[in-house]
Amino acid sequence: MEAHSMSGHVGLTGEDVGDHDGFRKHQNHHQDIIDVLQQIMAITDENLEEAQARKHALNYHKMKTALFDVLCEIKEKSALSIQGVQEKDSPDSHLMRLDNMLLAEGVGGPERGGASAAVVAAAAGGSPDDGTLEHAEYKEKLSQIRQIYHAELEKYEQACSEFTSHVMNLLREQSRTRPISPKEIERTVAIIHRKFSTIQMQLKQSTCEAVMILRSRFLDARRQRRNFSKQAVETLNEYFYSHLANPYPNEETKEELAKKCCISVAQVANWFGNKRIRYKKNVAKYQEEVNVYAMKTSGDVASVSSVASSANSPATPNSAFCYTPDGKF
DNA sequence: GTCGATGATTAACT
DNA sequence: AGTTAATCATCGAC
Repeated sequence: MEAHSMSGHVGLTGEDVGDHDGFRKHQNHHQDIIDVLQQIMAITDENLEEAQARKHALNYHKMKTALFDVLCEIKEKSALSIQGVQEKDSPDSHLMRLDNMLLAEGVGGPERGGASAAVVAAAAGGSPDDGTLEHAEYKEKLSQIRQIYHAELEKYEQACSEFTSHVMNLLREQSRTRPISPKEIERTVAIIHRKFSTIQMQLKQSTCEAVMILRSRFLDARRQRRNFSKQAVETLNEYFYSHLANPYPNEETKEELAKKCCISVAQVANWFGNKRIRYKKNVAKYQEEVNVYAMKTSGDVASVSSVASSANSPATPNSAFCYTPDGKF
């Protein structure tokens, strides 16, 4: 602050470089330099009060406001129009994508991540209650990431606002002695915010990556794979082998089987897809299964009554046990 | 640690 | 849209 008032003082006096002829010019320059040097030396002799007083006097000089306005106007007109520096669109949209993702993962928002994590888990797999152990671990790790993220974000925001207000105060202070329009302050603030937002973006990016890694480790459907319960497999196999001639359950049947097996319709479709192809690939290997389920559905009704009765519900008409182990679909 | 079984994913096809 | 076929990744028994 003091340094600035000093330079201002020197600049004012050093400005009266008249346009004389060439011979005198050299001498004048020389004289100027000596003057400036003397003034600089004089400054060290000045005490702070004197300097402040002079600054005060300058600030409240009756011509000051008028001159200042003119200076501002000149600057506004001559300044290289910085407003052409429109920030690029891509980082903004990129930031928005990251924000959306963090929000979706339950990291970005103010709420706890539990609910959305459950949604993610349900969408990925469908196994409703198993894997709670890993799920808990996942949630814990996610909340860890969340904590770190929010702590960092807060730190950045605080640093940003601190720095911004500092710069603004500085500029406001300086605007009393040099022409700085509020617009310029605004622009500077915008620049600061942009700089900080790139840091923020890096934070968000790395958080996203961490979440992705975590997700792939805990919630990826393939990793989370659990074998269906014995009963579920029984039900599915029963339908399959009792409809071996055409093992293609329609949507309704799939829904029913899904409900019975406590799995999703998609999982039923997966199961039938896998079963069909694997059966077809090696009929001999499944011959035993064919026999077992043929026995079950035709003979031993009592032992599998609950399963069989549900499999033979009205929506799945299996009046004919037309299993034809010829491998043709 | 290996290996077959198994559920999920994917591209290509109809 | 729904399937097939190949493939991936994990499970579970040994």
